Amino acid sequence: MKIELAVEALAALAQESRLSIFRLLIRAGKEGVAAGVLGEKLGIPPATLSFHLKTLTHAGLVKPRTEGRFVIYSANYSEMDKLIAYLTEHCCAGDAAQCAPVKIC
Amino acid sequence: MKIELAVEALAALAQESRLSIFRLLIRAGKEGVAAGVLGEKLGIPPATLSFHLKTLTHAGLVKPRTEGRFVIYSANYSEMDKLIAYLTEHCCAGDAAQCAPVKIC
DNA sequence: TTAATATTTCCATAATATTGGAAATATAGA
DNA sequence: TCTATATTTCCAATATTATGGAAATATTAA
Repeated sequence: MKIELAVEALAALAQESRLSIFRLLIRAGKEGVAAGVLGEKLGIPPATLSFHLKTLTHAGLVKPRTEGRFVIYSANYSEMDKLIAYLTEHCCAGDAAQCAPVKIC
Repeated sequence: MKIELAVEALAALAQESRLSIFRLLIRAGKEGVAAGVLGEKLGIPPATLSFHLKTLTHAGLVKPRTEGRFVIYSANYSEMDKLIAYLTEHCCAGDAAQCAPVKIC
């Protein structure tokens, strides 16, 4: 992963509405949630929601798919795994005694 | 972890210089690296470096300790583990088949 | 005490991000 | 086709963040 991509993903998550959206989608699983449902659950007006969803999508953290009038968003789990791996790369210079593995889910 | 703290940590990491500093400290291990060495290795001027280190410290991602004239910074591994746990909390609504654990280091 | 080194604070400039109303676009169903 | 519903784009106001030179602070060593 290139640093520019990591910074973009972290910036996408570094905002309360977007972090809430992302965590909701992480919980929701691969079936995803429609944009309107996200807006209603989180109390975000349409224009603002659309802006935030575009930011998350561009960063590769969520993926939209169209179903009729609805746009359904789901979390991109593999992209998040890559981001976490990037953050912890070469952790403790390979001294395993210093750092224990973390179970993701 | 409260969402405000997670947003602060993510915002601290969402900047190229700060992400480079953090990853360098993650690699360096618990002994840490002096501020000046960080600035020299990454080509960041003193005032800018100090600003970024303050941001990372306030977010709880790094910890400074003073040794004579030097201020030595080290990564706060446990805070990063908490952040990762927060991001992936209740991942896939508990359906373990959907998401595999990731080894951190 | 004086000089050298390490880091931080101050400050102004410049760049970037957030917000949401209103209008535009797109699909579904009557 | 006409109407209702879902989402996005446009836009301008507002807020936040990044940058680094110069000065201030702090410690060490001579």
